[in-house]
Amino acid sequence: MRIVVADCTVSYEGRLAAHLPRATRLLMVKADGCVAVHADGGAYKPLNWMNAPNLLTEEDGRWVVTNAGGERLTIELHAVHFETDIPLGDDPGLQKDGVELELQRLLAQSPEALEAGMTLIRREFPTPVGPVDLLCRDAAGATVAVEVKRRGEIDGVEQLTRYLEFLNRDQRLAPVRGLFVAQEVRPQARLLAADRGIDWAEVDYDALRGVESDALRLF
Amino acid sequence: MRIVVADCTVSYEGRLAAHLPRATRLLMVKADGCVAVHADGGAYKPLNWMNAPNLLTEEDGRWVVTNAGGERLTIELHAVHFETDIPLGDDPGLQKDGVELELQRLLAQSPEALEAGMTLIRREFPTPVGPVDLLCRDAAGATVAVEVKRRGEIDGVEQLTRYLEFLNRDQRLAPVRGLFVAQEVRPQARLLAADRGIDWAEVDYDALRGVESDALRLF
DNA sequence: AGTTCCATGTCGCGG
DNA sequence: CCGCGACGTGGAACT
Repeated sequence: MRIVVADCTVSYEGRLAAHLPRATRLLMVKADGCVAVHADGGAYKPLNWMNAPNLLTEEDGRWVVTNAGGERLTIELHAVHFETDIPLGDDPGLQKDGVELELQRLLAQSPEALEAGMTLIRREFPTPVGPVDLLCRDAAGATVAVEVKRRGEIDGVEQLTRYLEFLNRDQRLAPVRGLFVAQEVRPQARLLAADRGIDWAEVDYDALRGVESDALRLF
Repeated sequence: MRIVVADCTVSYEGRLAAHLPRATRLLMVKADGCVAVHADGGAYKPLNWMNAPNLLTEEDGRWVVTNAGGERLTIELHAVHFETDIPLGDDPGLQKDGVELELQRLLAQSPEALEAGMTLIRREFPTPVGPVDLLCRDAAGATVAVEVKRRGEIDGVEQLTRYLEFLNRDQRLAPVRGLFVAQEVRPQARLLAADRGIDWAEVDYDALRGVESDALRLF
């Protein structure tokens, strides 16, 4: 990775036109060729950038980066304060635990966190319009289709509605209740759920993790 | 801006949990306190980060960055290959041109660029489902709802459809035509628009700017 | 503070 | 390659 700190003016023309007046900035050129121009603030997003694959030409203190899409980033270097080039080598990559999946996993382990007496029938229960996140049975013995989201919005309620429509055609399951679960259920989603006769619940991720570790401690 | 190149392992816990095995990476700490961990590839987005405002504590080669939301980024430094700290000063900021708002502004000034005889009634005309970008009157005296996008895709047509549904309930406005405008209208969006009886048009940003500067020159 | 919508969104998956 | 959806979306504008 090449790192340069320099007084520069920058212009970008492509999907839009943008211009940066002269100032001191950090220029970062990664091994894959992508270029980023950073100021000393403003979160992690650079002021300007050009992703790989691209072509960087360098001449008389002027960098010109172009790509196949006809975009062009021009960096005029007026004074270089610092420069280095260090190879970092390949990165083993990021391990992520997606929140929705993680929530689903935690709720599958602790369905009683949703309602007292709730038990799991199956995770990812298949329907013709896609798998239901969790199919459960409630304390009264009724089937419950649970849709899990990190943020509960209208489209999630729509999704659950479609599942319920199909599940309720199955005589062995019907009647099936709907339960919409998220860390946060948005007002419009609550409204729509109520209108469709679907229950909703907010769950606390950390509390669930606590429940899980408590459960683990028991065994 | 502080720049460190080091062998490190990184973990993040907050909105999700993520872990980075040991490797050589660039650590960037900006003047506003935000921290980013970069690999030597993969566009401008860091592998992990923590935006300002946050609290960075440093001790025995371990950085811990926490914020008010309870998120935590932990960086274990095993070997530091390089380190520097350079003040960059304030940045005058980015000038942008050619985004949706700019297009909307230009079209509001020159609605005849859309159709001969078109005049503007109002920009950001309110409806219960959000504001219509431009409400116009065409040469025949009919009301026209105009949705402006930089790139015209299906969701833009859906948006305009919702507006039209509401506008056409207003007896003072109905019947209202729809006009979907973008620098580029994608094939599927054209198809859907045609299916809904919505007209579409592509506009040239540079030409519009020309129209504007011509208009300015007249006065 | 809460909400909505734009973005040079980026990124990853499936057709 | 294109379309679709999620994102630790981030960011700005407006209520």
